[in-house]
Amino acid sequence: MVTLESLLDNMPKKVNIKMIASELGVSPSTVSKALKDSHEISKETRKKIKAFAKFYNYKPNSLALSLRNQKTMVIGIIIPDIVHHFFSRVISGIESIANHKDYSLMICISKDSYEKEVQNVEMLTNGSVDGLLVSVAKETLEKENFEHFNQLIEQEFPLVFFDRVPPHSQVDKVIIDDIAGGYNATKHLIEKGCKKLAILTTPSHVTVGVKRETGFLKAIEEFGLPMNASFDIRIDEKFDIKKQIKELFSQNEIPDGIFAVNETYAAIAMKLVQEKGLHVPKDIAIIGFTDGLISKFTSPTLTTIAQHGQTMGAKATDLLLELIFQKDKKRSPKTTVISTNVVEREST
Amino acid sequence: MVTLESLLDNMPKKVNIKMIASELGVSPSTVSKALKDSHEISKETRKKIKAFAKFYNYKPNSLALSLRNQKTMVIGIIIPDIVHHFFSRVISGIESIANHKDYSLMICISKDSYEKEVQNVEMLTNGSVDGLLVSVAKETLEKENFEHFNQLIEQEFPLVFFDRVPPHSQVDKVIIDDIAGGYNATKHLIEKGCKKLAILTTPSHVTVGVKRETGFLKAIEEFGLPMNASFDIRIDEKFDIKKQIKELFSQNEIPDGIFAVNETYAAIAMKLVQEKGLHVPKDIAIIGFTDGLISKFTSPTLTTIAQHGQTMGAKATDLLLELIFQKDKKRSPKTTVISTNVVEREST
DNA sequence: ATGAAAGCGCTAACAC
DNA sequence: GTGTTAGCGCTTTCAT
Repeated sequence: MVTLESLLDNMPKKVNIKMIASELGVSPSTVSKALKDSHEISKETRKKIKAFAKFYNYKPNSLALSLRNQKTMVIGIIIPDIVHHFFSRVISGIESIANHKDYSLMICISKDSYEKEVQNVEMLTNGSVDGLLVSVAKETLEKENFEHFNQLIEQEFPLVFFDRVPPHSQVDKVIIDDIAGGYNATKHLIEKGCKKLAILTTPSHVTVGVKRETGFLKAIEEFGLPMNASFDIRIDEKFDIKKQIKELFSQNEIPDGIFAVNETYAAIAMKLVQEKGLHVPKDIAIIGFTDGLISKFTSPTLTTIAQHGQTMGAKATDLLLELIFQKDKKRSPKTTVISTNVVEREST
Repeated sequence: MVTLESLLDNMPKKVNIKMIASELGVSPSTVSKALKDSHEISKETRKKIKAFAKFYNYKPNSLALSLRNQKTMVIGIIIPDIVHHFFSRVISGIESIANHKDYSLMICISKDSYEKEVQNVEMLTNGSVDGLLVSVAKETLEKENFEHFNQLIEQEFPLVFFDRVPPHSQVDKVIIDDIAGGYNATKHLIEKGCKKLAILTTPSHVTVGVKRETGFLKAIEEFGLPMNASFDIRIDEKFDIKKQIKELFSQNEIPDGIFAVNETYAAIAMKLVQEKGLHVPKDIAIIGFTDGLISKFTSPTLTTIAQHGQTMGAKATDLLLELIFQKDKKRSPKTTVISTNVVEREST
């Protein structure tokens, strides 16, 4: 009689159902059924097969399963960048939900390049994933070319955008309430007594920057404050950020409150204010938009608008799984809005 | 005659070779060959098939390809955490190399849990990836149970560890020269005139903490400085970090130089020193071990040991691809060491 | 120049 | 209770 141990040497690195079957003198289907505890198979055979499988550390090949079931249990993610606290929080949120539902993550990085994004989309939608979560590349937003996504939507491929989304509404997406965030940030500064407000924002093709500015302007107007055009700095990250922010302080009049649409701009502005010998928040108050780490460690610590990246990732995944689950059912695109809140620290 | 356009409506969402074949009245193998420009197929047929495929946006199913070729072109990654600047830099390094060689990334997060890590390993090695990059979970390091990895190594599954690696040497790995880093950090403090050095480190099961401390002690000894046992703080992140660091200043004698084995500890220590009314670096100099963002934005900015996470990711991937490429060849485990360097800022 | 058949690993409907 | 067969989408050897 052949003992399990005596076989060890003959077995190759990775066993599959066929090998188990031939080794045990049964058919592959018997093995397959036995391994899923099918009552079609006798208790004895089941026991024997399972023991054997366990001993040889059999694990079903997921590729074969995916192909057969037309389901990969993988979610694809395309993000502009991963070395970015906000995005890593989003991924963490995605992972927590996905993992809970036995989904794995396939992550691609577009580096904000249109071409890479197109490649990523093609790669991921060739059968490797069941659905796609995307934060659109800056270059794509600039070009306004969303053809690669439209194709997916036509094919009814499960697709959810988050944070940086295409401007048209007919897609599923999860966004931050950037307008309200900008508004609240500005209101906070005004309530702290600021009268001459400046904004550090992004070029106009970056949707989130524009929206935050919209909220900013809304608050300015509502509270009847003047808007100084030279206090509106649009930073182009292709050039030196510090230099661009510096222009704010090279004028006759300087602001007494600064709203930065992200954490980095806020932190740099703070350094510059201090270098000028001015005090934060006494001379100039600063508030940033962020989900980062820096804010807690600047001196003074930075008041910010919390973005809740983790929540965004979780909600986007919930939505995507819904799409995957009811793939055939007709439904209309859904937008989930994540609200923000002011986290008051020392800079205001 | 059937025009391409007239077919559009009848074609389902996603076309495959079989559909193209039947639609064009040829065999699947002809289509397959034509699409790869095989000279076996006549120029005309090739042209026709390619045009058709392009029109219907045919893309080969990667699952089927992987199954057939026994090659997924995917690299699996298991990391303890993603919301961590160092790890996201490592991933970025991995991605840059992987992408260049047409590999995709499947990322799992162990959350420093042994059980999750085991699950991740099982999931990823069931055929979904060609190789694995792993930074080991804290809990696994504590338990010292590496059975799940040993199995892979026995099966000669391509596997490379990075940063947090198993203590035994018989594995491929990429590590930071933590001892030298700790030594250089300490030497830097000493050169700046510090005489009473303290260290903020991790519990003893975290390898990197231990190694950095080894370097620290080596420098202390070499320069003939005294080591005060109460200046050796081992922080357990299960409890309040701030409180633990505070103990350093609640004694009769306080240090004049602090070496923190990571950025967060350094930044918190700096805040505490300042809260005590002391000056950094005049009263107490501080140096941190890191690859983070915080250092640039503290006041004063923080002198650190740069870890080069990106480089680590890139080197690990190079090594892994080597393993994948020469899978059968016998070779002995290789260790790559990434050197660090002091980035001097204002805190020392 | 084209097609049939087998097989990558697995499962499920359908024999027996 | 067990086995045969077909098929998920693709490629490749071997006919024709």
